[in-house]
Amino acid sequence: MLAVSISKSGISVPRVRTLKKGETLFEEGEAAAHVYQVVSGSVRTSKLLGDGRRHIDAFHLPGESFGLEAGAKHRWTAEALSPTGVIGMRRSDLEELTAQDPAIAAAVLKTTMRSLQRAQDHMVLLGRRSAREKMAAFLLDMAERVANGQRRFELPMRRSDIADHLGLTIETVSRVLTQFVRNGLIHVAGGGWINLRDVPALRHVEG
Amino acid sequence: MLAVSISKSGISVPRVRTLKKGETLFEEGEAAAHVYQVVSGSVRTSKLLGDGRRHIDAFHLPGESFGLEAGAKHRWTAEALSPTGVIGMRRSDLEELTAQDPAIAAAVLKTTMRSLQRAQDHMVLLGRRSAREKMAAFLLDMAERVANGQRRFELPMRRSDIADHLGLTIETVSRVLTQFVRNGLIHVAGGGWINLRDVPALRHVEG
DNA sequence: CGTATTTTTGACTATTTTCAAGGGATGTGG
DNA sequence: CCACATCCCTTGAAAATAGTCAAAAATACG
Repeated sequence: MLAVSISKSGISVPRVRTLKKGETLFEEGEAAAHVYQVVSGSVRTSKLLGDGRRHIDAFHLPGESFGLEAGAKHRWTAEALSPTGVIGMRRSDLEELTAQDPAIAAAVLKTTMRSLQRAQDHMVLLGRRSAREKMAAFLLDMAERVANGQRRFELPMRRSDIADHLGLTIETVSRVLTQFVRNGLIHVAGGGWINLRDVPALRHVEG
Repeated sequence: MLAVSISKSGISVPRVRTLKKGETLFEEGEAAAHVYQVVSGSVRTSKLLGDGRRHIDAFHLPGESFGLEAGAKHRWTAEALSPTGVIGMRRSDLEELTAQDPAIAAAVLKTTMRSLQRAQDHMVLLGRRSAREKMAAFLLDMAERVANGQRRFELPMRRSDIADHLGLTIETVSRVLTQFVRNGLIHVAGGGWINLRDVPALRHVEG
């Protein structure tokens, strides 16, 4: 979606930026001057609450975009989970493009509606699901997104990220994973590698 | 936003529809042929989980719109909380309008981005807030939206709706309200009337 | 006015968090 | 390449928060 802009005149070419693991792309409260799309690696968008609690809005994987805001400022902090490449486009350029080309406007709207759908699904998860259900849903979703439905894949985030995304503590995340391993639903190896051994059972747990 | 369409030719005039309390406007899974805006009253959009648990995505108050979907089907059931008037516009008409007029496209995008913002805020609430914090945030938000920040207002929904929106049980909702009353933060009268007696304290509870 | 529905309250239970400690992995400098 | 330090993950026990079940009280409705 962002890549279209290259062909347009008078609009700067989107810049590629590489980020090291843990590097911050932008912070909550900063002027939201750019919109980004992940090329490789992964990004988390998060928010720190007053008392130190953290919430992770979403993990962004290759092909997914983030950073588009209704207001002037970023409402989230964006950090790379692993070595990551993103392309950034000036927000003003995007606005110009959407004003000129209805097809681009439609594409931006569709992307935003998909984010909304994702957020809505996640609300159901956070509001009405148990720890086991949350973890099963998370693992299945990740398999889909990081590995195109392959059962073996590498999680780019650590336990604390998963916890802050699912509204749990790292201890609960760890305990549920251990339980899944014991029940033969998954296999956990070093380096964040996960193997979903029993997808139907995970789907059943997911509810 | 929807009202703009009346001036356009070849596009049907949006229809007004009145709903009785409890009446269903559309159900999850139905073809999403129309988009709606609340004129008066209030609407809830909800989803029933397999095992009977319910999640309420949002409450829609006058001026707010709902029912716009990325896919072909409604992902939520929409029901009137009170006697309600909505205007409905054919989705195909809206799509035609946005294709023709970049200003309308921008308005639709902005509305969708606001919904996304709302959903994101609600995710933080569901994921990282205690029952007391959830209730305080809910009451303050409602005061803002149903009564423009007035401290005395009528809640159009019942306890079970609040519970299913905040990821709590009706008993917990009731208990927290009772506690707020006892601590002098609010006053509860019949007919869903609420009086926020100590807004700063509620803000403090909200966190 | 009587009935049905909704809300409140109480006692008990379950799930998840908190606090605490130990074990593993990862990375860096010598 | 090893030793050390750091960070991360796991596990256990105790505590807290919210949920469940049950019944009474209040409210709404015909």
